[in-house]
Amino acid sequence: MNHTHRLSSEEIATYVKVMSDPTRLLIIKLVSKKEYCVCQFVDMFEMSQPSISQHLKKLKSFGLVEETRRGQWRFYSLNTASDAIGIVHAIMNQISDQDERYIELINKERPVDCG
Amino acid sequence: MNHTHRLSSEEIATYVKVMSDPTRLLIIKLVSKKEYCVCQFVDMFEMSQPSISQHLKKLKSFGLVEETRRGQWRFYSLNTASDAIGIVHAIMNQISDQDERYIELINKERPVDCG
DNA sequence: TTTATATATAAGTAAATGATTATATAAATG
DNA sequence: CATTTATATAATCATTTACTTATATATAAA
Repeated sequence: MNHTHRLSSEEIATYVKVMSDPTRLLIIKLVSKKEYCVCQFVDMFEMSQPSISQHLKKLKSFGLVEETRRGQWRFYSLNTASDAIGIVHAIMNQISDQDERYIELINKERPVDCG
Repeated sequence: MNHTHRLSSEEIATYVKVMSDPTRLLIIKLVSKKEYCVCQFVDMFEMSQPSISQHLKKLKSFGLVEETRRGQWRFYSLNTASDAIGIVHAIMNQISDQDERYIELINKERPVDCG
């Protein structure tokens, strides 16, 4: 049982749009491997904290990522139960683990205690 | 030889964005089966001719579709030689041939001589 | 309980998007 | 050549997007 219902083309367009931003696309690639907290994304993407938060909010509101709070941090991970998991994987499969930008991000990864 | 080079995540985001509009998404689905002229799209989507033309222009400018002129018509088809053909297929595979909206479009298809 | 840290939210803004209407172009037809 | 038909392009506009700065909230630490 792969899925309960296929998404409509309209729904697919919506999810594709959510993933059409380069930052969100790479956030999804990252969380598909492991969880990250907001401050780690801020470090890796070298973007403002509100900007990262807003991208995460969008991803979460469309059900693509999950949030778990631990201490003062909020960790984000891929929602593998999402209706959109099929498209997510279809698109993620297009991004190589050797992608230059992705490698750059990984190299900038710092421990959770961002201080 | 599947492809000469993998696309960067930035390029993938760009192509994903081009396909993130519901009209363009279905145009690609349609041309992946056979060629259509502009007036057929106008009929099927019940959209204005300039709007359709602009969507086609965008798809063509990103190399996703090809244009061939025959008589007074311009036919559009999938550019199977596109760098983006991998993502295109990955996303198209998510859209069922039984998709409601897609079937609707097919049912509204009229012969090329639109007059 | 004050202060620092992590994150979210609000408000504002410039740029991009997708439509519309009007007009231009180019081929076919009379 | 004048007219029709098919399509493209230009100009305009409302909406959405992704950022910024400023502020709020919530947890942890001192």
